Amino acid sequence: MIEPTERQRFLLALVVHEYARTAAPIGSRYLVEHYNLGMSSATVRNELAALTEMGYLRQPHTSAGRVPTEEGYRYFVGRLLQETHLPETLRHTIAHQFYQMGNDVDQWMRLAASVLAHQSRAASLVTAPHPEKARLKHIELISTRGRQVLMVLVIVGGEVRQRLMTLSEPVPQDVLSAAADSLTRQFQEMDAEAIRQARVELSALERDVLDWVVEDLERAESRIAGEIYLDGLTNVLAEPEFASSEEARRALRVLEERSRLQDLLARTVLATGTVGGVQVLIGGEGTWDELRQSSVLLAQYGVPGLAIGTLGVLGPMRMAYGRTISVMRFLSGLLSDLVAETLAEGD
Amino acid sequence: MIEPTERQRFLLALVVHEYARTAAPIGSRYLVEHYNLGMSSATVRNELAALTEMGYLRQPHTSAGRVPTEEGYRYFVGRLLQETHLPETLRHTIAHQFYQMGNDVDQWMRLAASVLAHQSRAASLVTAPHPEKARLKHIELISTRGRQVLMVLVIVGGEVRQRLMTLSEPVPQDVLSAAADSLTRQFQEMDAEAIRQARVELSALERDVLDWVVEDLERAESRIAGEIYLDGLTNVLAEPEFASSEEARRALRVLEERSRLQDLLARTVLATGTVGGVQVLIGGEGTWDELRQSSVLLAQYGVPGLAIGTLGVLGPMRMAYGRTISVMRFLSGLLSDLVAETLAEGD
DNA sequence: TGTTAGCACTCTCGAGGTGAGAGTGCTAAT
DNA sequence: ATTAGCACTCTCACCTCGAGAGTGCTAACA
Repeated sequence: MIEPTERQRFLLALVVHEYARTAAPIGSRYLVEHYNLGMSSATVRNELAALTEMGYLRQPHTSAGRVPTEEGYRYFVGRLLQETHLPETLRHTIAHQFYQMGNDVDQWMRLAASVLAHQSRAASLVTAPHPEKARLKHIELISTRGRQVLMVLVIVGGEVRQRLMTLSEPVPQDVLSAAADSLTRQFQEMDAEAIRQARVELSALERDVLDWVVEDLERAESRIAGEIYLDGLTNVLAEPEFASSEEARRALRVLEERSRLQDLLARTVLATGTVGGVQVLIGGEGTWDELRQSSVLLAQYGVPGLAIGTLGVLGPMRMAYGRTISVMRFLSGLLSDLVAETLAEGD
Repeated sequence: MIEPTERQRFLLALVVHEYARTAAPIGSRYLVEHYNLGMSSATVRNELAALTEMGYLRQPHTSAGRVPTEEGYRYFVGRLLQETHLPETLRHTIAHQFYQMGNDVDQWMRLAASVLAHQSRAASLVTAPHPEKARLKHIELISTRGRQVLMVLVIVGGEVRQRLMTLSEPVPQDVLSAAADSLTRQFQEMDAEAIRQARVELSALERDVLDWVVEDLERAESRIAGEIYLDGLTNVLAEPEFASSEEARRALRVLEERSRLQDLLARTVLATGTVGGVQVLIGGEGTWDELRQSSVLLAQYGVPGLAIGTLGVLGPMRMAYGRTISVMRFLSGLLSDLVAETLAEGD
């Protein structure tokens, strides 16, 4: 792909920016009238024609203004984008809200999704911090009624899993507690595999419980993300490109259907275009047909090796990349700090 | 409001049914041609005119067919609706899926939302079973790092709440366990109020923990519902009345915004129109402007006094009420059984 | 008295036509 | 290399208009 000249890059950025604002094709005259370009519309026309030739812009029809192509956006995001600086007051307000919230992960996630949706004016997604390797922290067994036992499993990193199991016969609470204690002591800090290999003398009850524990740990590991929080879905419905509702439907289905979401999240690691830790998928990148009109930004947060989560934004392809990326980086940092402080204090 | 004749009722039901199917105004000729009515279109015309006069039908414009009014729907739902019988095989399949899922409440909720969305072809909502009165079942304290302690609180009924707290100084795990045990023994089966009144000799640590426990129990009680599961949001985008996307936006916002949702759920008890335990809110009932074009069905499930949850469906006003209500009643029964079996076995 | 055939009337909806306006590419002059 | 000027193209909003659907009314009929 041919490299545009300095002036062409400038104009490309201008078109991207204006198109994001107005959602209408941008013409040469419009640019000259709204910016002090120091050149005439004819010159701009020539440059726009060149950019169109190169594949960065296109015309919806012969006599319309220009609109960025996917390639145009990629070039813009990869080379031209300059980070928007978030006002200090905004950073402050947001951080304050998080710290005011105490130590409730659930609330953090909800807040993060909300902030992200508002600031980007698009649909947002946040996954709860999730351990890469699930190591046992604590087992608790609580007799509920009859043969039913509630098993509470705490994983290193703070995730709590619960499960109701039915034993073959009733077991008194003190026996359950003793079993839980014993298992906790023996297998603390171990992951599923280690537990499975470390064969130790166990009672029938303990063996049963341990099977459940291993299964649960494995399940925790196999999940690609923790709980998923969505917000701002209706934001994308407000965008003109999704007015047809059919396009909106396709795009939002990606967020609603678990399997497709997993698919998308899996992509977080295999970067296509990365800007300061934020991955930018433009127009579905040829893989996701439902996202032909949309862009998805993904970023990770957390402490590698301990627990990581994902931030995501889904919006129209003409979204405000600069601002959104800034917000995502800021939030990612903030959440990483929170995770670090909460889970690793005293390490 | 004037009472329609038998024949008028029949025709009203027909119009409601056909309009739900086709989403297009229903004319007299159409009815005569598609049903063996034993009367001519002129007669039907007269009757439709009468129903229009009474306020049960309306014409979008002078020369269009008839469409049910809100009043028409209310009359239909309240007096004319006959329950659709769900095929035995379908009931079986659904029940089977639930029982196959083991004892995982999270999965049940997800499945319930999914089934409800699919069967009603609308947006569905399910809240997790939630105790009316939060009574303590079990406390567990787990030292994580340094002064951080994870408190796991089990509420009678099976709900588990977790919370991270920071102590003023590090406390070894065995002391924490002892405190948790002691507190569990002393306050088991008591609710927040009882605990607050039952002043007992406590250590400083125990007192701190107990404060958190009380607060958490109160928080659990004050919430009007457990965790909320949504599904099928994109279903409503497919309906022609929401093609404009603006209407869709308004309606879906009700589900997205927590406060409005609470508002709506609070209505579950104060029935407006009830059909076999399913409440039907048509066109926002004058209270929710965003739902002017929509209907919302709500039903409760669970074991009163132990734990209850809510099922909900949001769809276009012309939704298939018969089928949706049947599905909701079936699901409500199923979930109630599951809750009863799971939480109250041996009672 | 209730039902029905017939008919004039009204209204929507889509097809087809038209003109203003926007934006272009090209050419020739600077 | 830049720019003014201009012919050209295409969309879009706005018409008109006729087909079609559905109505309400009237008069005949059982």
